[in-house]
Amino acid sequence: MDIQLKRGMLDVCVLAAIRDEDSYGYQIIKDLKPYVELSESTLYTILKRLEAASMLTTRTAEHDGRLRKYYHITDAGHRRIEEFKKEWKEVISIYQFVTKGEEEHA
Amino acid sequence: MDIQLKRGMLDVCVLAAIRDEDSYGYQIIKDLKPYVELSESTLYTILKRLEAASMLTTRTAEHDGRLRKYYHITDAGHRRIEEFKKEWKEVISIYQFVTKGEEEHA
DNA sequence: AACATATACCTCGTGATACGATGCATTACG
DNA sequence: CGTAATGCATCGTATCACGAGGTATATGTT
Repeated sequence: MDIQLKRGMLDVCVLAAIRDEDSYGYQIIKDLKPYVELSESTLYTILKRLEAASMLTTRTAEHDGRLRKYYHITDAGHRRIEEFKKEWKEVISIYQFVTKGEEEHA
Repeated sequence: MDIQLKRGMLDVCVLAAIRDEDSYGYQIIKDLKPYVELSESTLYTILKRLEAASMLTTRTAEHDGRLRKYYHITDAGHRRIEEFKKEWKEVISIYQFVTKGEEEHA
């Protein structure tokens, strides 16, 4: 998938991945894989960005001797998802503009 | 609208704007305004990029004493639009992942 | 015991790119 | 005669996805 097209959706995808229950880096990547593939470097960049924006909080816990950093969505994070849904209407209108009348060339 | 969300759609929007008939910078901005607002600097960057990618060709013509640079879509440009439509299915699947089950928090 | 693979975290540098700021020239309007 | 609208273009900046690289532990596998 085109990198550019993913932009603007990735942040929200990560928030959606921790929406129902707290999760950690490795798990988030696995959960998102069926929808979007993203590398670890990309994910950790996004997580840090979202934390700086107060859309999630972090907590470190031990699991099988290894440390895991769990991410928890905040109210602001939920609001971000809602905002995304509102903006989606504009996205759809753009999509319709692009696709209308293109059948003749297909 | 979120800048990031526009990315990946802008190129295709510009191609769609010249799909039915050749157009020029100023006109393209006006035609796209109802769907996406983009500045002149952004548009000319995109047009140059699309020309470099052979998705459009240019032609300069005089109109009322002023020079206009007309842009004409190529076959590769049409194919780009078709590609975009295919990728859209993935976008929809991402959208559904993000929105499913969010009702409880709305 | 030695080695690979999976789990789990993180940083740095690079390239792509949207956009504001800025500049230039002509026409139209008040 | 000034101001907006038309029409083109460049440069610098900030944002951001990602590959490359680094660290460490647990679990197979030979």
